[in-house]
Amino acid sequence: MEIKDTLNLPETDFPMKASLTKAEPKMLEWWAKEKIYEAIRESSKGREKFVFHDGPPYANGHIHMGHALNKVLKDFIVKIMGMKGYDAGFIPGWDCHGLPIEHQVGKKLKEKKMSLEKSAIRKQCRSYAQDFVSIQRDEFKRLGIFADWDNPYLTMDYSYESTIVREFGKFVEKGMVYKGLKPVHWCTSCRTALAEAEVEHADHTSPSIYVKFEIKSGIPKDIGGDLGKAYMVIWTTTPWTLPANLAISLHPEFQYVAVAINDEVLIVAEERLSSLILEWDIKDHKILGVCKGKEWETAVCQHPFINRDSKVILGDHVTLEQGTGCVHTAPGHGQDDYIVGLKYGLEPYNPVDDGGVFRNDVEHFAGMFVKKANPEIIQKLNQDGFLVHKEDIKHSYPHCWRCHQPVIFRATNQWFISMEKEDLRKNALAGIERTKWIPDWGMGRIYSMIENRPDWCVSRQRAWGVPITLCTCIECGDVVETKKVFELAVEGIKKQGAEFWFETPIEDLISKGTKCEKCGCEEFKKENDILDVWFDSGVSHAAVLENNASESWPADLYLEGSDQHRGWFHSSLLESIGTRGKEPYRSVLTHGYVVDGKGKKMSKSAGNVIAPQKIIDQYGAEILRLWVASENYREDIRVSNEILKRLTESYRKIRNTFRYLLGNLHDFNPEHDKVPLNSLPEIDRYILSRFNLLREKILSAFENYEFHTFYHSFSNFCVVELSAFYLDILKDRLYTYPEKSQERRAGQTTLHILLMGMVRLIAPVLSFTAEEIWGYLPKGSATEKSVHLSSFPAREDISFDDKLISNWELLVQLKSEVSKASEASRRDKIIGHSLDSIIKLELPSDIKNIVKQYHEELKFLFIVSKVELVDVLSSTERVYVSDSLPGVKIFTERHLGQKCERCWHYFDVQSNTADSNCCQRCQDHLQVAGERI
RNA sequence: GGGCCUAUAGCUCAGUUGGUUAGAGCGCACGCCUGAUAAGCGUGAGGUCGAUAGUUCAAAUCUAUCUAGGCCCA
Repeated sequence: MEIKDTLNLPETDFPMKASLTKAEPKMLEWWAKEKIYEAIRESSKGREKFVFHDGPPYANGHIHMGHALNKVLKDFIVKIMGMKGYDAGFIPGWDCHGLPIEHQVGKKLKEKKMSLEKSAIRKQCRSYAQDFVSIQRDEFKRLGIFADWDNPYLTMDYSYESTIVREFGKFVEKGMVYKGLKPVHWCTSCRTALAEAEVEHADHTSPSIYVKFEIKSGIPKDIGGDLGKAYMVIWTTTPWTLPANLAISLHPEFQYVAVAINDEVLIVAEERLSSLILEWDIKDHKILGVCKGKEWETAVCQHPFINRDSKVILGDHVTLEQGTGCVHTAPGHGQDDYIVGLKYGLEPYNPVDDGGVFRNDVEHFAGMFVKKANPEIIQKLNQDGFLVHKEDIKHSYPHCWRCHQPVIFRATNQWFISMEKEDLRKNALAGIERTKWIPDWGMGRIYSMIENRPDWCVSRQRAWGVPITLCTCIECGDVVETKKVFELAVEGIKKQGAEFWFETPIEDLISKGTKCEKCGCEEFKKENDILDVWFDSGVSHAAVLENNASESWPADLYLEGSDQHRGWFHSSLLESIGTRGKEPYRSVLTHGYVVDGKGKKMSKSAGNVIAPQKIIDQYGAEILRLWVASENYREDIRVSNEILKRLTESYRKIRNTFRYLLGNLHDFNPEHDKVPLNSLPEIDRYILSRFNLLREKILSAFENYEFHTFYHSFSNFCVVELSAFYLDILKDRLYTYPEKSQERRAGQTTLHILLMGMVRLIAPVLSFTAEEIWGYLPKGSATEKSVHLSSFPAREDISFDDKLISNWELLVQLKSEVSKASEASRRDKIIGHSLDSIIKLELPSDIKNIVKQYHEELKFLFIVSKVELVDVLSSTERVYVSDSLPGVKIFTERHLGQKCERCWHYFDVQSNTADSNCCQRCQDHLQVAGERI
């Protein structure tokens, strides 16, 4: 028999190597087979609810790191709340309607040179979305996220579509919906509105002209003297929009000069003057005066070829990069113009029809196609003397994705939800103030968005979506029988989906003999537009929280990326305030964006994209989860191979710590072998007091959703408190004391408490590993079959008062000083292993008074063979003088006795009575164990 | 161009109401051990706290400007 065989060394089948990429799929199968998510839901029935509401990702494409980050964070929180004792479910959702999918389907059809009826397109879109729901669901499951994957909510479910219509009906009923004009991208050859995503930018040559508008009145006094006849000069590259000019915008803070050129007085921004003079090739000019843009606010100009005023207005959209600083403003033909027009009550006047032709009432250019009108307009301006300068410029201009023709911007009829009716804006702002925003700057961000946003344009001229179920008079456009129509639509769509609306003839929707209340007309048409997809997802609180018995309204938490302040948080808030007068969430948590190792955003073109699948394949989902936990997600978070490599190393350390705990508990049965806590040695109770602190820190980090605090404190605990301190010291007791001795059982009791506590603390984050560990627990440790069915550990009630804590903090510090002192001897080859040494300590009296109580334990604490407390160290060169503990001096020398071949401590040869290579302690232990060498 | 946010060792993070020499873990270097072994232990080196200017007896911390980056708009 070897002496080694008399030791109680660790034994475990728990593998050191995780092989995550292989082990995780098996674990997923086991979770599915055992229905663990369902079991958690079942066991938490009747408890207080924590309502988390999942925001729906778009069902298009594979998941990227942003999705992974988002869903993993949600998984952490749902698991944490469950283990804290709440009834916390996770109903995942997908956003299914909308342009990107319709766009993809359109592309496919185009490749096959097919064009289909709208209903057939919708069918294809539905199947396309369904495919990606399945794909993304599998990808999310692979990350170890526990959710009701078999019963998600899809915005294209018939019942969901019906909810959308019902909710929109509430806005209509309250009179909050109106029809208005708004400029949109418009393709004159396809005769359709285009969404931003359908617009491609390409080079285009346009005329660049400067036009003067005679100032009729309102020249500010500040500009100095009587200017006489003066003109404001505008610049445009779209002369055809001049017939729709209603105003000239100036920046309130810019300086504008009145300048005399060729006997004329022109008004331009001061900062633009020098470059304009070059461009116009002006020889002489004289500045007559200068004043700020805001002085001009009441001025009025005369349109150069139409008998109409053009008001001078102020706007922040005016820039000094190009033009004159006096901006031609046609609210029917431009986004900025439209917004500034709203402020000044200008109508979005659009004199151009669907085919891009000027309507009949347009002076001089009626019936002319806009592009053809460009040279005509320029010629007229020139003739009449209003053209200051003209040249051609090449610039990037929007083109139609389908026919590649240049598009125009044109005001068309759209449906809006008013921000002022029923005080929607005011109430939404109040709702924002009632909500807890994490981080708190989120409140300011969404507040200013709601405060400044225009009315909500909810209509889209597309196929794949939920119809605006209104019928309107063909004469005056007024809506008819809205209540009845909505009731029919809600019921019909619940059974047949949105297709119901498109298939049902109007006669079946409107009562016979109905007359328009406004104009008496008897002919009506069905609205063909669909709803903005933000309205779809904005009703999810109603569709999911109110329609599921397991949930309740409102949600405790929404959690999405910071872009959703404008997106889902925003639309959900307006929808809920508009229909219920109350916000749909109690708190809103946001995370940043995933960027690369240098902090740059990931993009295909930059070639810095890291896909979740790659991380899973290379490292495992567990490493991805640990990555999510390790970073402070409230800011942008970085991912790189270096970061993942570091995490893998950190994971290994955590895993090995657990492996060591398990290995030393192989012969421990908690039901029989546990030592009462108050009988544990001080060091055991000390480490448990440290664990209590860790537990509190982690639970409060979880409470505040601060997972990186969990990661750092847990990892530090494993490294510093356990591996380098407690476990290193405990080895001697675990290995060399008799198997069933009180001393060894005390150590095992401590390890068991640590194991059970630690495995449950990591379960929400390291879900795979915690479950794996759970399968290796000593018999009798737990009753739950899955760690995820257990709850967080309770605080250990150990008697360890402040005095003991400070004693042990001193001992820990002293140990660290001893290590430093030993290092010098090690470098001088006096010792190798710390057990080779004798430590002599000279201590100041206050420290000595404490330390001497522990004299017998010190050699085990320092892992040396002997510790002597001396009054004065004789002055030797190698005495170490402590910095951090003033007055402490340490001397290390080699123990010249015999090394016990069992416990490796050195002992004085004279003291060894028996004929053995073992120390007396080991001989005693062997005797107890009934073993002899 | 505007709104919001961020910047502390190679990496991930601490750093209280401004107050000693800015900390931790990992990584790295060097060494020890071979009874946690594709493990374990020890020691050490690493920072102009993004830059500049200011307030103050004192600034990583407060103010301004700038630079780099992110989100949302235009």
